[in-house]
Amino acid sequence: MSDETFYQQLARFILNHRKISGLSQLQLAELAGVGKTVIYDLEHAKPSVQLDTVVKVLHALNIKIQLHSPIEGFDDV
Amino acid sequence: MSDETFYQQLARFILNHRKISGLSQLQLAELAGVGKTVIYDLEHAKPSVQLDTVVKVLHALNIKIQLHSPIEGFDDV
DNA sequence: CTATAATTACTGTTTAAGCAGTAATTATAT
DNA sequence: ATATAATTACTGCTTAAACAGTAATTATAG
Repeated sequence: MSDETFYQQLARFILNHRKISGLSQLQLAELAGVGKTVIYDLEHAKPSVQLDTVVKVLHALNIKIQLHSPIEGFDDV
Repeated sequence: MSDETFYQQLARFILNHRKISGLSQLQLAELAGVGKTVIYDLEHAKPSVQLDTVVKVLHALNIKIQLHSPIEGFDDV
């Protein structure tokens, strides 16, 4: 059980997958079509990054986002 | 199978859960600690909303976000 | 070791997101 | 039906995020 924030989890996730993919921050930025500063910001757990930017970066790394409803059987609705 | 964007899915998700919770846009905004305009924007699939704002709103509705790695067994690392 | 290349970290400027205020719409009551 | 309340939709202003450029750091080579 961890007390790290979602942003810290996201930061680690992106950093790890970027490294595994053998990409530099700049390469990932270009691949995702965003500025390189944002990659740095994301990997440093900056909370105030725009959703579409995050989505682009995650898409470039082939990471999927999923929402989980508190209501039974609502996730796919 | 759906061709709706992630933003449209998110929009529906938030709208549905807000309605089920019996909250107005304003009430949800206050509960989440964000401006009411953002609730409107989110429910209209605006992509350029800040991540922390989305996270606050989802948290207020008790919706969980999960990341899925393309690499086996990497999700919890 | 020093030099060079590559990558990451930082900064100032421009642009657009978030907010409060207001208008429009919808619901509820009488 | 009209009036009132409640909710949603829209707008302009202020502030901060995204970007390009630059500095600092780290890696690689000779």
